[in-house]
Amino acid sequence: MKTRIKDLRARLNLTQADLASMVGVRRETILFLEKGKYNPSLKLAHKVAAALGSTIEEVFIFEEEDLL
Amino acid sequence: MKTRIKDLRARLNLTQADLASMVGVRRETILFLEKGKYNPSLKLAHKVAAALGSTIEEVFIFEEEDLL
DNA sequence: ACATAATGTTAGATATACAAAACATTGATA
DNA sequence: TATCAATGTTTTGTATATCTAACATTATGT
Repeated sequence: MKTRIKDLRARLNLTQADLASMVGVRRETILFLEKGKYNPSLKLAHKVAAALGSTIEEVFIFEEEDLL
Repeated sequence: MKTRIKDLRARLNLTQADLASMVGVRRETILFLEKGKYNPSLKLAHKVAAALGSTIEEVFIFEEEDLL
């Protein structure tokens, strides 16, 4: 699962820690999401997208394998 | 978290078991999702939406509290 | 009314998202 | 180059999504 979190975050001049506190998670959680290291819960995905002024479908990039 | 799974599923004449096998989860998982009993992973949400010919934002209904 | 399909419920096991904390590395800036 | 902010890594612990399986209830059709 790839994401556009890093790009969108940079565009808004937010650090990982900034975004983490906006969303109510630890900084490492944002880091792991950015690196595609795990598959977030739907609510967390929604909160991240909202904090970035965007939608889930815009922030998270689904690949073919995500359907298997 | 509310969803439109039940409606969309009925519109496509799919049983819970049908949808579950399309998505690769147990029937109970679909049941619990329909009833809002848990917060799915993003990939599962995506698979369910795709199986229903829809998008995550159309299938899952986010409420204010989902941002807290 | 009976059979069967569909839906709903419950309980225990497993995998993993996420927390927490500590430390390492990179990058910017004075 | 020394300092500090930002990012990255690792480990351990906890909460919960999901699985498995068995059974209960509610439709639906004959």
